[in-house]
Amino acid sequence: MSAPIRLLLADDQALVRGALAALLGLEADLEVVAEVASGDEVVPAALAHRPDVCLLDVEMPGMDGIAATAAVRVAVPSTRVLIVTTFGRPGYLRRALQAGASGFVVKDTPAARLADAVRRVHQGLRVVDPALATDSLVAGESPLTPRETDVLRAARDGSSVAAIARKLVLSEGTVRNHLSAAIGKTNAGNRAEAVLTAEQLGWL
Amino acid sequence: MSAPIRLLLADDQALVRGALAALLGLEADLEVVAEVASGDEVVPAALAHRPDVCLLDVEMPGMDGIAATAAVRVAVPSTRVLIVTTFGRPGYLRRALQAGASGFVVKDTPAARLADAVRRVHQGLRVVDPALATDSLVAGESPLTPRETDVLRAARDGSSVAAIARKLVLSEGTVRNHLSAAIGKTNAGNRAEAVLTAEQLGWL
DNA sequence: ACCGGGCCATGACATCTGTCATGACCCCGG
DNA sequence: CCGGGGTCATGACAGATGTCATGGCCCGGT
Repeated sequence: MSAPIRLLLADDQALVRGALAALLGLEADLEVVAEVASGDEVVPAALAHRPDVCLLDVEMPGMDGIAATAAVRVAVPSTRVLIVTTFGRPGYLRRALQAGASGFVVKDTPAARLADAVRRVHQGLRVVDPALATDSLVAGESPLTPRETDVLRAARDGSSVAAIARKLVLSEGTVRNHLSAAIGKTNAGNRAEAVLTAEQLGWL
Repeated sequence: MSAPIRLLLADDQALVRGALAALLGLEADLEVVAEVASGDEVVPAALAHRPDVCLLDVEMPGMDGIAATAAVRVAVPSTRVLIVTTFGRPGYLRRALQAGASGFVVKDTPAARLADAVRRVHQGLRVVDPALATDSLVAGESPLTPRETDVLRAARDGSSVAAIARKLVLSEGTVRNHLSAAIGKTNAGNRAEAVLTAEQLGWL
């Protein structure tokens, strides 16, 4: 048999990270050579250990999994990336693939299939949940302009118009306009709904 | 050596569930005898397999981990419960302990410590993250009345006052009153903030 | 029997929000 | 060079939201 596939694991939850390492470590042809807890550590670790495949979570402190994917692709082009995430947000899939990920697996897929996904990615194949792929097509790319995205993002914590205006250094009227546009584009009835659906679609 | 500690695993994410099983399966004195994906399956599985310890996630479809804890305690009193969850919401801890849980572990604790936690719980000891315990004391119990909780919960999806009133069969004025009270008790400035902080404190 | 507290409702009020029309500025592509 | 689109701003308006005072109902504790 050839040399084992070398893996890098990135997930902010230590327990999940360790558990995934245990799961993958059971496979004879897989070897976890590095574990990190944040997106910022991914590139240094990849440079140091030269893994064949990186398993990255999307939600992480610091640089998120999408950004980390792009960073790894330029720093260590030989390494392939498999996104392993909790949320099957349509936007995540598209952005992950655009960033250069080879695969996208949701955390509620059967554990037995993960090792296969890793092997396929290592062989240069794409691994994508088919149901998610269709969702992604339906949802389409984010129609929000950069500024609208900023404003909506700033509205996530329940800030008032005035607070958002201060944070982004805008007039209150402008904030209201951007919000109104975002509400329209998300088919929402108000700010809170717009935030919810935009988040669900992975537009934020 | 005595017989291994028999475990039941409940987590809605198959990958995490399988990974935890792999992690715990590495320990010679631990044995995973059942895995379920929802809170509703916990009691039947516990009755069927009579595990020594149940590891339950809080966020699950159907019955949540807290309710499942209480249900297991009455159905199979000899079984002890260890809550393993993503979110260290202060309210979760208190409610879990009140429901009869013996331990409470957050998913970003080191993987190596999980097996120890299981063993301690099995011995009848309590396992609680000390930092979380103090948070729990600081946050205190939810000051929200049952009805205020209902209304705030109904407001989570960004519903308007009118929609909430319809859903709970109340007048709009009453809904506004309850919301106003909840906003006051959470020191929030508006509905969205109130929802956020109440969620963070585990009051919903 | 009385009081307090949760619950429901009403009406009134000030404020916040969402919408729309309009106009300015900048930049890019035809 | 002109047009379109994104950005920022203003002003005005209707409707939603948050607050407050008030009153009735029911229940449990004193």
